[in-house]
Amino acid sequence: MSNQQGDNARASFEQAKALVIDSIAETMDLYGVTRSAGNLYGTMYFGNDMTLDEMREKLGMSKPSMSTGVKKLQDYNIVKQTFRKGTRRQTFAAEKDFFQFFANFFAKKWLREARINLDAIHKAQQELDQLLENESVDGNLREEALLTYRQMEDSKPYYYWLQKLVASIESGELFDAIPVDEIKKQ
Amino acid sequence: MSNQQGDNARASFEQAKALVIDSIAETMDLYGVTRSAGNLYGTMYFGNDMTLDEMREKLGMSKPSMSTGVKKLQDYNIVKQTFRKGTRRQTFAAEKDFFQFFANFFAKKWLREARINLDAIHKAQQELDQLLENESVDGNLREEALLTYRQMEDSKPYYYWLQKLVASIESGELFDAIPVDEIKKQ
DNA sequence: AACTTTATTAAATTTTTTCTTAACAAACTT
DNA sequence: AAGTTTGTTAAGAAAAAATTTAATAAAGTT
Repeated sequence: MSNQQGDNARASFEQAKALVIDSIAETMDLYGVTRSAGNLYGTMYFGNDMTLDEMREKLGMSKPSMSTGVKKLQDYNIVKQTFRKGTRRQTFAAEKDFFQFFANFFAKKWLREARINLDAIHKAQQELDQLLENESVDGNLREEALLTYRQMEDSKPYYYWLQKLVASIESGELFDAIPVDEIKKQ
Repeated sequence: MSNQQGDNARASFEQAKALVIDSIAETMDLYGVTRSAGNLYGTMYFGNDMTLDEMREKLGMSKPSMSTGVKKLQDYNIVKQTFRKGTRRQTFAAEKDFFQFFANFFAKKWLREARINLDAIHKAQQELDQLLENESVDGNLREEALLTYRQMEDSKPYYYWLQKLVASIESGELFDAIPVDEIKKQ
């Protein structure tokens, strides 16, 4: 095989991967992951564990960018540091099982959502409580405050449900209820 | 009740709501919704249907901002246009049922994720097919291409599962499997 | 202990995004 | 039909975020 042909074949291979890497980055963008972090994840998805310099090389970006990018991905729980013996460079590997990706990524976000909002509701309801206990508060405002208090109260089950959902992901229960299958539904 | 006291009470009420509006905006931010769109949603969540001018007034922002903001929220399927008779102004209302919010918001994203990535995989696999059919391609590259082809193939079940998950949300099956309850688990 | 290698932090720059004002278009009123 | 009201698009300004280069720190090697 001539070099020319070999280069074409290699380029074609890289292009095929690039298509999917792009689409991964595009869809991660839907969930608030920046394009460049998504791109990094996609690149790591199709590779083995990588050092920061290998990432820099692949993506043509600076090393600090790779450092912060990989940190973000670690923060999403979808990249882990690995240990490659014989080098003192840090190496990192992407979570390649998308089900695990889903579990790690959304579990973290949903738990955070639940915690933050339940906290805020707790504080807001304390404030509203004070208001409602105060006899001299105008009847109209009382009524509004009561309705708002109830609206907050009624939203709590949603956050508890998010917590249950996360638990069911972690226990595997969700995957029993909605089993993975290979039958194309598209 | 004196005006001073009344004003304090009103301010306290508004502050209680603001706490929760902020936390809603903060958590929507986790999923790639900008703070200002999240803030708008939160504001609408605690109000009735609103016109663009009412939003502008509440948030202290320009009308074009409200127009684009509300459009984004409509795009996420979490705000709908409503009809208030007696005015020719458009009115909009937020989805107040967070379970419906969850269903609308994530279903749309997950379906989009599945479609985009399955499309890209389809195209990439065609490219890899050509490469693998070409007898003159170097053995090493063939091997790599084959592994990558399989990696893509193996990721498909995940996207089909996302589609199933969406279907189970829409059918209510998910909520049978992971029932809503009021027991605090935090 | 001085020198290398590697990763992170800081500062500055560039790019992207958001927001506002101004212009426009469309629909309704008189 | 002219004038209003309302919503959207366009252009410019402001703000925010991402990226790079340079500096620093930390760890390992000779």
